[in-house]
Order: sequence, then structure tokens, then C-alpha cells
Amino acid sequence: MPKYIDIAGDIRNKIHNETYKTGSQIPPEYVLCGEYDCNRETMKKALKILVDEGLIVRRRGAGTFVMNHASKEKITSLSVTKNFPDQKVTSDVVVFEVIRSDARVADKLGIDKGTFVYHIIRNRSLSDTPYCVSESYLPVAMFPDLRKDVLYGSLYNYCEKTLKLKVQSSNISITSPLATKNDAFLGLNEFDGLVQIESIAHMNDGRTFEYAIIRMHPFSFRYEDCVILA
Amino acid sequence: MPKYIDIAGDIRNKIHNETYKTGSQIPPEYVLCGEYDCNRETMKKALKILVDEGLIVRRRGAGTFVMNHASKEKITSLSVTKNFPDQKVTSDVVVFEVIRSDARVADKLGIDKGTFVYHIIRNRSLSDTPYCVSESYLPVAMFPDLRKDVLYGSLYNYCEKTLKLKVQSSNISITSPLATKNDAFLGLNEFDGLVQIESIAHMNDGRTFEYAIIRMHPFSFRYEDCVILA
DNA sequence: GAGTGGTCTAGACCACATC
DNA sequence: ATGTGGTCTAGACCACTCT
Repeated sequence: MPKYIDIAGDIRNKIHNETYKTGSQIPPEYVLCGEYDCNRETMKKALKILVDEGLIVRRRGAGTFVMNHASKEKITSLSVTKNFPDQKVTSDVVVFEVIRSDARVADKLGIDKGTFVYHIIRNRSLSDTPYCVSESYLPVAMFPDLRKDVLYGSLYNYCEKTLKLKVQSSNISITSPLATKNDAFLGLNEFDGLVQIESIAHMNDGRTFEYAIIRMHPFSFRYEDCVILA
Repeated sequence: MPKYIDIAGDIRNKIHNETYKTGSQIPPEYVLCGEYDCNRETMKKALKILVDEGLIVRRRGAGTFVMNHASKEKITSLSVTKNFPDQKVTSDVVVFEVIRSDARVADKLGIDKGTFVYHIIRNRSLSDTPYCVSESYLPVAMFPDLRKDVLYGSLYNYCEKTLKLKVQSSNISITSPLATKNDAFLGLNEFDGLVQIESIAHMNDGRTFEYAIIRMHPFSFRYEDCVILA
């Protein structure tokens, strides 16, 4: 584990501990460098992490200060299975087919129109309570052996455990359209409001592996973010 | 302007230009250092920016690759006025009062319960179309001279232009609760779905200056993010 | 083994805030 | 004037990927 990650973790603890209190100034770089026996650039790297997390602000000439960090954690996963490790996740596979991609799907996945993709629709539940309807498109070329039984579990786990691929990042777009008859699984009537997350997910080698449209009951939805505006 | 920001900008352009195409590998650090006449650590700083933006991925031992960057921009402002510079923003000030903060508001603002805060409710329109209902709480101590006429315009502009304070970051939480009678301005009936953004906004000196609850018509809402999962 | 990115250091100089 | 953080460099060593 790199030293700067450890240092960031330790200082993060001190903030959560109130060793460094909200609004207060923390020691300057050169002091922290002494405490943690590291170079100034290493300390900068550590503190940069906390800045990105919105826990501290740094002002040239003034110092480093603890932000009001009343709020919660940042989202760390789009995987239903990982987000709710303590709950039973079940999936009903409504559609599992291979089709030629249309222009829209091809564009999202960054492939040529007409390339074969899996088209998958799953009704997913948490502890037997309907949670979301997810529609996914995945290039067949990247998952030559995808079988239906995988879909009852976690697609992300399958990528990471079985295929040894790493999920890197996802560009998401959240909107709130109206429900259709296809959303009845969520307990919604046509024209009720719902929350839709479109996700374009990438491997750590940069390839796009999934375009997904996830539709949720509005009451199941919550999204947290820290927006740096400066 | 720091060199690493310039370099990041130039490489970002090359990615948008397709000089560096989606999925392709870009030159290794030492080559880029030569091209831009900089040190390796400076180049790392530049590339880190693009990694954080989700434009590239870097893999030790393998190289640096351009991600599929089909998707849009990251949110850069919570200010309605700044987000829609070309549209006429109007605000109807429904409530403007000074009250003692209750426990919830005090907690969000990081102040003591009972401290005086402004309580402001505004119905805001874009080009005369209802856009959102915003309810804000601001510590009176931080805005001793806040007058109602400021509220017809942009509170964020007032902070930055008049008070010379810089808005640093905001912790937001997005949910989708039901409309109440108070949301009639948005054209919604009671029990219709809406989108609510709670925001806790901070100055660049770390002080929390606003707790806001913004309620929008679902059709007006879209939120984009790049979630790094690795 | 050769090439890539990741970490860390020591030191320099600068810009800004505060007093 | 002092102290703070911001930038940049030169160089070292390491860990990983690829073939």
C-alpha cells in the first residue's frame, strides 16, 4: 500500500474522530511531513485525496481547513449485489437474446451498427422486494460464453471473478421519465413517475462493455455526490 | 496558468479531435514529456486530470488508453443562473424571513441550534417556464446585509461578486419524493412524482453557507456523472 | 527482458494571505 | 516579513504487462 494512501486514511480518521474538528485548521505541510516522515510532495498527494473527497480545503497563503462533512459517503459501486451485500439479490431474466445493434446502442457502446450484442432485461429484487428493471446491451465479442444462468447473479462479479476483467468507471445519466406498462414489476402504473439511470460502463482497458438502462421505483432511489465547483 | 493544466487541455483537445482515437493507446510518458518539454511528474499531474475526468485510463506495465467518451459533460455549477446563461431566470420570493434554526437545519449548516438563519423560498422560472422551487437556509451571521432584492437574482453571484466569497463545493443528495400542495407552482398535483436535490454548499474557507432543498419537475431534471469504480 | 506506469525524495522557486 | 500552499524539476527505485 502506497504511503500517501495510508497517510490520507490516517488524516481522514482524525477528521472523523474530531481530532481535527470541522472548520479548524490542520497543521501545515511541513509539520505533517515531520509527523508522517515523508516528503512534501507525498503529503500533497495524500491531502489531494481528501480535497477530492470534499473533506478539506487548501488555500495558498492561508492553510488547510476541515470542511463541514456532515453528509454521507460517495457512491462506490453500481453493482446491486455489491451495494447491498447483506441482502438477497434475485433476478428474473425476462429477455435474453442476441440481436444486431441498432444505431443508438452501437453509438453508446462505441461499436459498429449491426454488430451482435446481448440484449438482456432483468427484473431484480432485494430480499424479494422489487428493486429495479435493468435492460443491458453487451457486445457478444467481449462475452463469447455468456450463459443465462450468470444473469441470475451479478454480471459485475462475473466480469471480475470469472473473466478477470476489471470494471473501471461508468458514465451515468439520471432522469425521471414516466412509467410504462413494462414497469409494472416495480408496482408502478402507467404514467407514474420513476427514476431512470443510463449507464455506460468501461473496463480498465478502456473498452465499453455495457450500456444499461436501469429503472427504479422513486422511493428506492437516492444518489449522493460531492460537486466541486471551484 | 500552470503548465500541467495547459498540457491536460491540449491532450483533452487531441482526444476530442480524434487525434487520439477512442480505444487507442497514447504515447508513453517519456515521449509526452519530450513533446511538451516537461518533467515526468508534471506530465503525471496533467494525465491525472484526464483520468479523473474519465477520458483516459492508465495501466502500469501496459500504457495509457483513451476511454469511450461518448457521454456528456460533468455538472459544473449548481447555480441556475450560471447553468442557463442564455435564458431569462426569474424568481418569485415566496418566503423571506429570519428564524431560529431547528435541530435539522443547524446540523446541516454545522451551527448551534437556535442560531438565526434566513429562511427563503423561491419559485424560479426559466424564460417564464416554472423550473424549480428552492428552499434555502443561510446563517444570518454570514450575510448580515442580505436584502430581499438580491433574491430576485442569483444568490451565488451575490456571494461571489458582492461579498467576494468563493463557492467551493456542495454535497448533494438526489431523491424522488412525492409532490405536495406546495409544489403546485411546478404544475404538479399532490402525490405526483418530483425530483428533489438537497444541497449543503461550502465556501472556499470551509464554512457552510447554505442548506438548500430544490424541488423540480421530473421532466426538467437530468444529472450526469462519471463514477470511478476501480 | 524491455517497456510501461507508480511511488518517493530533495530541493528550488513562486504566489498568495496574513500580520 | 513570514508562513502558507502551488508548481516544477531531476533522479531513483519499484511493480506490473506483454511477448
